[in-house]
Amino acid sequence: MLTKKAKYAIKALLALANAEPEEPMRIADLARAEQIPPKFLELILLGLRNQGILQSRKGKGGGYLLARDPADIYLGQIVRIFDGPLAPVPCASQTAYVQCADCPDEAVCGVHLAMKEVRDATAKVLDGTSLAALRRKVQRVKPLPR
Amino acid sequence: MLTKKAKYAIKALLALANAEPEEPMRIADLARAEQIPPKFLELILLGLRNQGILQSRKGKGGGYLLARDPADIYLGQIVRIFDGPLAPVPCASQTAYVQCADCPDEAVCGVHLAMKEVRDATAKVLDGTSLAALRRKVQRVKPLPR
DNA sequence: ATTTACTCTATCGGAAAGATAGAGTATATA
DNA sequence: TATATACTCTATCTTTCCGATAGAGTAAAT
Repeated sequence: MLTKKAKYAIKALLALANAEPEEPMRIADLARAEQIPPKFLELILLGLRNQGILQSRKGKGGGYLLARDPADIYLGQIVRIFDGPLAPVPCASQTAYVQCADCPDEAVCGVHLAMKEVRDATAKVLDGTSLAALRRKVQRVKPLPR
Repeated sequence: MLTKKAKYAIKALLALANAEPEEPMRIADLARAEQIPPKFLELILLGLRNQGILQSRKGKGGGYLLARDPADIYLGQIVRIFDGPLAPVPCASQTAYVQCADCPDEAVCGVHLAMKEVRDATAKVLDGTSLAALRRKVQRVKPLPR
């Protein structure tokens, strides 16, 4: 299950990717636009900032903005920040591998074999989808009104 | 994350698929063989029985055995029994779809679009892998000693 | 009758999720 | 420089779920 944190993070980032670059958005505005509890969003944006995905400006005219190009921000990174590794079991994780305490040989473990495939399939999607790519997909369905 | 229940279930079913068909295995033996807390395994096997995946026999000589051919038992079904839908978000689930309260139009929701891809990729693996197929994969790595 | 082994419900501790509160700090600008 | 603005950070709270255990009950074999 994707946590609300990760879900909200993606929605917020997508909104920022759609907004004017260089124009900071305030937490309150973003929260209203995306239907996210403001204080909760605050926490999420802070996390993204501390991971170098967002920049922030304090004081009047301040707010949050993307720290880099939307084409260089991948969903895999976002999800990992809030929900941890993509793999269903630690022994199948590429980025946070942990051996199973009980497993004598994972080459022969059915769970390991199957879950490695799941993690690879998931990673292929999430590490292959940038914010820019996702935005394009949305816009393909709903062209901007004019 | 795969819960321990689902993980233990897969391990237990794999053990049963490797055992003599028609020969029931006792909870205690299965628990010892697969390193699973016996009372916890009891709960899991009961669940599998109530879902029609296992058969049970009471009394002396009793135990659990597969209710159908390992080629007709898919990992997707097992995981869903214990962990619920495969989709990371309810609105992306095929088997347990629930609309998001806040989402006015999921065709235009980036989270929905991306997570549908994840769910499809996951389902392709898990609903495409039977117990029999998984057993073959394991045996391909570790041929039976003789 | 007795042993064996599954059946079922209740319960418990701990961890994590989702969310809120409030004091603190930096910045712009009047 | 005073003040309003808006992010920063830590603490806390409630609820839910996970992992596990306990124990009384039931069915089958011998």
